[in-house]
Amino acid sequence: MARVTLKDVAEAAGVSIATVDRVLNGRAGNASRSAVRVQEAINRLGYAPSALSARVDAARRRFVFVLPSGENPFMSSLSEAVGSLSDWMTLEGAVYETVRVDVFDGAALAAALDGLERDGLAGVALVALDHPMVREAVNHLHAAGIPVVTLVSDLPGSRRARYVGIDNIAAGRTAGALMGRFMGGQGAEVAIVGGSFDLRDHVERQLGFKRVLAEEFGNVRVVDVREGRDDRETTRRAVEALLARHPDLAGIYSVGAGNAGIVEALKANGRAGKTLLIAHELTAENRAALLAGAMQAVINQDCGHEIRSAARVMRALASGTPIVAEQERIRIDVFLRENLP
Amino acid sequence: MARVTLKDVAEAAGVSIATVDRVLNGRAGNASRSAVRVQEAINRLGYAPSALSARVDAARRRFVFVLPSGENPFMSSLSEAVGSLSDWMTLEGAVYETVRVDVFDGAALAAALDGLERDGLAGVALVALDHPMVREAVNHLHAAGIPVVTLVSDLPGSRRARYVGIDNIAAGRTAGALMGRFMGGQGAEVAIVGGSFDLRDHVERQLGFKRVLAEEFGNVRVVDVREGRDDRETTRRAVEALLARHPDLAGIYSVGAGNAGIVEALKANGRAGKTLLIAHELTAENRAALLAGAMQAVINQDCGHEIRSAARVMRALASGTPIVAEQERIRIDVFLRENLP
DNA sequence: CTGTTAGCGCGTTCAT
DNA sequence: ATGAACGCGCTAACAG
Repeated sequence: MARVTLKDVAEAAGVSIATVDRVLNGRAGNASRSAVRVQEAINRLGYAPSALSARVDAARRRFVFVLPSGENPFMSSLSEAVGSLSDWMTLEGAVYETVRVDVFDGAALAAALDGLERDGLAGVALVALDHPMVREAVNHLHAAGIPVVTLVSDLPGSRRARYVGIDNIAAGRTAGALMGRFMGGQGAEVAIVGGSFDLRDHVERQLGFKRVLAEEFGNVRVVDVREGRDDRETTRRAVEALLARHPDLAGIYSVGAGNAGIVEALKANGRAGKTLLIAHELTAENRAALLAGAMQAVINQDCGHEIRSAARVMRALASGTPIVAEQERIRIDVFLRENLP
Repeated sequence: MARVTLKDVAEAAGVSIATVDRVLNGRAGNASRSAVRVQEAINRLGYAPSALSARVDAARRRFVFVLPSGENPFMSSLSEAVGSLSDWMTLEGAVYETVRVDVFDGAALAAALDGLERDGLAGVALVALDHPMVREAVNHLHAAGIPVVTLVSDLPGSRRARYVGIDNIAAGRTAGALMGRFMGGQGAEVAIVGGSFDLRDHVERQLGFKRVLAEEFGNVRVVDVREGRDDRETTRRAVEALLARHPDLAGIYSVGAGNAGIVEALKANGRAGKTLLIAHELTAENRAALLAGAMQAVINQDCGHEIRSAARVMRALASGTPIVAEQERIRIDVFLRENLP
């Protein structure tokens, strides 16, 4: 029952602990003769190294998350999730920090990245804005040997080591498939409301949505596309205008934030629950809309998973450990009123 | 940068390490005077105990998963997930074992529970069969001070410490809501195919499904309910019979396993993709059916999450650590062809 | 090439 | 009530 320790193996192999250690970790200077006997002893006793004890004095490494400031509830959730990393933290001997920067300001974001305290810095994760200065700042970090991970929104063409987030085209396709099915084979007119089509993820979602409708639900047509700047009031007005043109619109796919505005407009026009609404992210406002019957489905990416995945990936990159790609894929969750967590 | 250690706190407080340790863990025999100074030092330095170092010599504890044998792919996945616990294993100083027992045999399951090697046994998780002997065996373990966790299927009325799995009524409601929406407001006739309605989870799912239809989709009616014994061939015949009576059935909700049989029957009758099919568990066969367009949605419970959750819960129960209920809730996943992971 | 020694941070005696 | 000392399993540095 008692653990098999290095010492046990050493005794069994008739060598010293240090020798076993060298064989185990493939360090320099092992005689092939004793290496064999050690291996044999390891197999026989079923020795499993305790990663735990190995790190009693692990160096404390810093990992930084750079997230958008502002009141976007989704981003706030991300920030909270970083805070919840604490249990791990103690186990890993690592510390995770959050820095928040203005969302749409590429220069500010770049400056924040450049200005990060370098002491002990072992990795950076950021919600990337697609901007040349940001790209350069990321490349600087990379050049300094600090791995960078993009979160939620990718930055292709940069030296970022990895992207942690959902496949936004697939997310759009999922929304499209739901919308199509919800029409039950009948012809219908739907609209898309996005935050800003300068944002990479919004564009991709819209693309996936349209594509799946074209492929599989030919009689469901996208008749209008509007921008709401991810803002409640702007979005509300956009939807008011939309409903004025298409009074009995069958569905709306909301790509970005500001969904409270959509719900308001639907209610004001007596269309809540009639015009089907599918949106992204399980925020408090979307949850309320689902429960009230004003929204029928939410496509979600789990903040907690994303942050934990980013942490794992950064740790792996920092220590040269391999990454299990399969495990780090972020799921596209679908929530109806009935399976709200 | 360097970690704040017990020693640092001790120096700062002008006491010895042992004293700090006593204050920290609330052991007997602390002078209230120095206790205050220690607390003050802890706060000032921001000391966080390293759970890691505390366990360098942690006793190896055994946790056993008792899973159904047989070829049920879902159960096999569970079993595999236990195997993947190894990364943790090393970190926790715990070892996780799997025992597989015949599914529908209460006596055998009870015997397996009674016969578990007790040495170092710190917790048991089992997929419970609702049977008096099983209930008694669970109570025996409980009486012996070994916490028991039910997995996937609960055993109410027993001394099991906790249930780890999805809310099956909610899962059924989710399936029902999807089915209802997929009809697009048109009237429709659907059927339910279950494994066996002696199984608690199957009953609950069916209940949730019917209830949500009655509440929200009054014109979608359940016209038939069949049992397929979770077996492919039996299920196929059941569906053949079903289609004979209702040639243009609009939808089938499959509560249990054996879905390949349903797909076969649908294809044979030219109803694949026409009769909507919603089933449970993202097995290889269901994934294939989704991709082929013969199935439209899968309600899933994530094996990996369930096993890891059970492991966390058992560990917490064994060590008296509190359980974060929120974190241990198992989600009800919805998968369409578009968001397959 | 190999063994010995000295820690790592914490829990646990055992004296004081 | 308190502190010094040892041990946990492992790594790192130094001798041989």
